Amino acid sequence: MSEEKSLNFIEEIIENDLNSGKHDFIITRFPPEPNGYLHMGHAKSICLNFGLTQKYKGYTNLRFDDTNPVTEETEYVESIKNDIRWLGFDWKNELYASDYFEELYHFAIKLIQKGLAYVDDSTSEEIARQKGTPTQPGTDSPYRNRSVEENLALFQDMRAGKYKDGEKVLRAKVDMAHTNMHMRDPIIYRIKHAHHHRTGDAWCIYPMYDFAHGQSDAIEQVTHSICTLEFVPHRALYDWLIEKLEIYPSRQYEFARLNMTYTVMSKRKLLQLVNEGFVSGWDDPRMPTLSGVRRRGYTPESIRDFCDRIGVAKRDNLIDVGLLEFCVREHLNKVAQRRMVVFDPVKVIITNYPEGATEMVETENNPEDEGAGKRTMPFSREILIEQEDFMENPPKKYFRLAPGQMVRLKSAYIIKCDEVVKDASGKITELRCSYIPESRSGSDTSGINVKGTLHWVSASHAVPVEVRLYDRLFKVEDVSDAEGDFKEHLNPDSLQVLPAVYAEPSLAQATLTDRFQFLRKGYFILDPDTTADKLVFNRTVTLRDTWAKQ
RNA sequence: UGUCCGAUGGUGUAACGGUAGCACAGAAGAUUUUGGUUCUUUUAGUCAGGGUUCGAAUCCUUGUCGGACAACCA
Repeated sequence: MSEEKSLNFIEEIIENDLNSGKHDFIITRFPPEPNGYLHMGHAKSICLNFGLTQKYKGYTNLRFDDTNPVTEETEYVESIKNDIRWLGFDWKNELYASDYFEELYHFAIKLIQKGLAYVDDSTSEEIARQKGTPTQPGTDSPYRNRSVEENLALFQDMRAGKYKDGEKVLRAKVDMAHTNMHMRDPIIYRIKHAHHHRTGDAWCIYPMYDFAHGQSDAIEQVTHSICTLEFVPHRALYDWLIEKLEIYPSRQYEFARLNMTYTVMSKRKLLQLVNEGFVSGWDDPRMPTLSGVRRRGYTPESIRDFCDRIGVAKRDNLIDVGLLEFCVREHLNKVAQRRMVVFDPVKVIITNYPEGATEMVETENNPEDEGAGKRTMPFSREILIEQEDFMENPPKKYFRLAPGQMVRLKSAYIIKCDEVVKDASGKITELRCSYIPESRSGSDTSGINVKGTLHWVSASHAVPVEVRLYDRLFKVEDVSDAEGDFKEHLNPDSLQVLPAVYAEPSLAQATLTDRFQFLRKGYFILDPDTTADKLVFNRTVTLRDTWAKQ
């Protein structure tokens, strides 16, 4: 069955290029700067770039845009590679803009020789002033008309380390009156006496983004250089440099970056959350970083599905985080092992069940997956159920436990509530119930039908575990649109820790890679904070709940 | 005030001059030993005006609204 999916605008461009014979195959690249951790926005770009070359003949390079030595570190390189692999993609070549420093230097020489670049002694303030404003043309630098020979000598001296940081820059000679600010003689090289994470102290001049990115694309013969919308104004310069340098004509295409409700997606803001202690780190499960969502329990499959569903276009968007959660649930529903865990217990005494007896009841690990098999769990006279599963004065459509009302304990027996025991303050201390012996799950001859089925654990067999429940990081849907500092909109209740809840015994064997659904509670994954004597579970996402809404 | 990009249900995204479709969210119902899953059904949309055309979401034009652009960041 070929259910043809419509193409996004980039796929259309590629199909046209392939059909017209412009290209026989395509090359894309994912170009992170190694100065931070990857987030969901990067996931969109990764899925796009790698997805394209899986769909069409070609390959994708991983290229680190490491042209600014003061912000970049090897630590980030490793985490970025790890995140991409985790997402399920593999690159053809691992490349670095810094590999091209020598070649880039010669591109600059060529530009100088063509009279299209000059060394400028102006200060950064002077250069900013020369740029003019979007509505007013700029003015020429007094150094704009230096001779080719002088520029060549000066630029060589820059490389040789004869000048201090900021003393001189190399500028492309384009047009100081251009309506596009980026064309007003952009700086293409600056002096930075700094240690580079890969080239060490070999260089003290470093190319700017605009003189590295397109050139690296050209060197790698990238056919489709895909980036986000904020680079649209750079494209004119990208093309100008390719033309003047007479290098491989890579083409840049821009798409709208991902924004999601109730979170922020900019490296700057995420950094603030980490540095100012609003979250525990880059991998805090509330963070939209890949390390965060991984720890939260989101699966790579669900993230890829999400990226597929949100599409690729050029209009600004704000994606409902609910869509991501839908994708996560959809995948986890198929793979998560079911377990029973009681968060906020009330004791149930089954008065007609023999004291001291224990029997094992069998229950399926995953009703969605026959192959997941079954397990057993102990049933006894004293059971724990959720407090919220009992109501003394229930509303009409409440079909959990209530005085005189019957429910099934999942995979065990039907019980009936006979008596509510309270302490002096009126707090319910236990529920005295009777069970129907013929209603045993799997061999029920009672003929009784109940509406409600509850999860439960045997009080004496339950193991204590910690669960961490997460809610949206921010209180407002559109954080970037909200008044004031974005941190004022942080949700104070985004993390709720329950230090000791009651888990069925089999959960003691949980490992970091297991995915669980705690019945009626949501999907959970073990957190790395787990120790030998304390299991810690993160709630990945709740189950859909059509009852709670009423 | 300039240049550029954009505008389709609540949110995303299709329709490439010829029936405005899909997903999420919402609503109703069926099934269910998870108020989960699954399955039905359903609500809701072309920014505004003018023009071209037999026919416009699509082309032209004017306007409105949103976004980007003045780092020795990427």
